[in-house]
Amino acid sequence: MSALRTSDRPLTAEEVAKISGVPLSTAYRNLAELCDAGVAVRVGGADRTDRFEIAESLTSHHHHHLVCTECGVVNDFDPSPQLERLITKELQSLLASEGFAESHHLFDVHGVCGNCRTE
Amino acid sequence: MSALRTSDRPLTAEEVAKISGVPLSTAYRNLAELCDAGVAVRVGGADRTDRFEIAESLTSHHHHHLVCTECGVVNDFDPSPQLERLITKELQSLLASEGFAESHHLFDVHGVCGNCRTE
DNA sequence: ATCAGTGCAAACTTTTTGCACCGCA
DNA sequence: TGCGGTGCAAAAAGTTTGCACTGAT
Repeated sequence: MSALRTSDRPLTAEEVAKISGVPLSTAYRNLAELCDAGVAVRVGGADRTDRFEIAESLTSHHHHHLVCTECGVVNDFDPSPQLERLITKELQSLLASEGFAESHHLFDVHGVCGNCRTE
Repeated sequence: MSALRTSDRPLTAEEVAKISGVPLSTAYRNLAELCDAGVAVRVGGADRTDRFEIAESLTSHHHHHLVCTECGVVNDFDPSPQLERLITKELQSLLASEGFAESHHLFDVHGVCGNCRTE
């Protein structure tokens, strides 16, 4: 948890392992438990690597993701309240028409981050 | 491509292989080339399994995804024009403030599909 | 005869698991 | 002494790649 708290973006298990100084397996094991407990969430990115961050319910900070398709890094960004309201409204009609029970939504913007663009 | 066309949702490489009657490796190889060529896209889901669908530029049908966290199936849904307009607007300010070059956005709703709920 | 594309099997990457071990109540 | 949590190494799962082969030009 302290590793996740050091970052303002989702971290890979490898990053967490390195920061915490534990082997990868322990990092995965603990992250899996944190996810089960609902205090962390697994976020998918552009590559095949899972990333983890502290659950929004703990940070009380709803946000979405900027996913770089070059380097795979995932950054957070804040949606406007207006957008969020509309999304919520839209989802309600979806639930009704599709019989789908939403647990959460991910609004991920894929593209190339400033870093990779200048390289 | 014909396999992808038979479906109204993204398919796994395994599904494509089965439908096309080719081995998995050939399916992956051809899907990778289709993605490179920009006629198909790889969409990530809840599990660690890649799914593929025909690119929106070919279907001229912009849509988003309902991802079932139980069975992993990804279904398509259409956003309202109003939501899409607001998203577009929101992204413009993002590009400016973050130096991020958007290639596309994914609005994925995670939850449990009607099928899994009734099981 | 050449060459693109195929099938098979092996390699690779990411994530998970089995098992022995260590420290602490 | 019993137990949770750790580290290591091996197993799974998904994806990619090397290589020999086939079929069409």
